[in-house]
Amino acid sequence: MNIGEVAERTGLPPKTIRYYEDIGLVKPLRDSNGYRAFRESEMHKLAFLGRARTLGFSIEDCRNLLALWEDSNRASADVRAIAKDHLAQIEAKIRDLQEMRDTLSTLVRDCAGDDRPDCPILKSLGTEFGSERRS
Amino acid sequence: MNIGEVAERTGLPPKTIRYYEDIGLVKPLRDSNGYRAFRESEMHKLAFLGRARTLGFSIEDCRNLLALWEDSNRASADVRAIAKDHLAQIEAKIRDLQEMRDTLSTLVRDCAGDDRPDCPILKSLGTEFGSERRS
DNA sequence: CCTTGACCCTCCAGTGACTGGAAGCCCCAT
DNA sequence: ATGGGGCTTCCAGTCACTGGAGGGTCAAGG
Repeated sequence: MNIGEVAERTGLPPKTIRYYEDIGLVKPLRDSNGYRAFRESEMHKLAFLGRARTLGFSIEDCRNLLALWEDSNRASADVRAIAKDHLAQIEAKIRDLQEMRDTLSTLVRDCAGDDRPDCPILKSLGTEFGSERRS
Repeated sequence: MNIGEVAERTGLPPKTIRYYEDIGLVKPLRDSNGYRAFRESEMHKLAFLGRARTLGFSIEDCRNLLALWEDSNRASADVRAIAKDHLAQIEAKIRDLQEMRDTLSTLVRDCAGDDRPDCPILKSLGTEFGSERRS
């Protein structure tokens, strides 16, 4: 299977697949003409990686998850630990963004948005934020 | 004012302040010894930038907001447009993360997390996701 | 006067995960 | 043989810093 077909079947761009080879996530064989020759198993690995990435796992997490996936003697606790950790990070990020959203949406709501210069958004950015700052 | 004091008063690391000078966001004077000499106004600009960044505005957004802040003839509509745009991006990001969180938390909930290899998380990553995929 | 330590300077490289582009083979159909 | 698409490698750029090397400057204490 050439890279183009793998790209189509996994939904990953060829560039990304080459990059994943560069960093050692997959090791496709080569045809005599130098083209990468992917086996089915490699295709499945790449699809696995694509799905793990859409769940926001880092490449290093993906590497570890892939190793566990391939290890029939794994303990599900190891997988779960990675996922739980990542989940906590996602939740933290969501909270951060929600804070930004709340502040911003208030400011946007209060801004007239006309041709006058008076603007609560700039006013707020130009002075201390009203409440406490997180350390 | 030396960079250290500015750093302390704005909460921005010295490295970041130097970087902001590099990319032309501030233009401090120099003492005869080569040290940056910040005026109050520069300090305020940097504080403004720090606050805009904590709201997640990109550097380019910050550059534009700063220009509007300095322009007493601005139209608040211009500020509002930038903020609204950014708000929409934040909201999109939140939705993405919430989707990840929902999928992940289900998987984590369903995974025993013991020493056996059976694991719904890996099972899910190894096969198509259950429902539709967004284009 | 000398040393010590805290500051400050510049420049270079690395982060994460790609992405774009140039320059150049390879293969197949016309 | 020519044209177009697919494949290859390598280099550079993205974003917003951050770390570190290697060195100058300043104020205080001995």
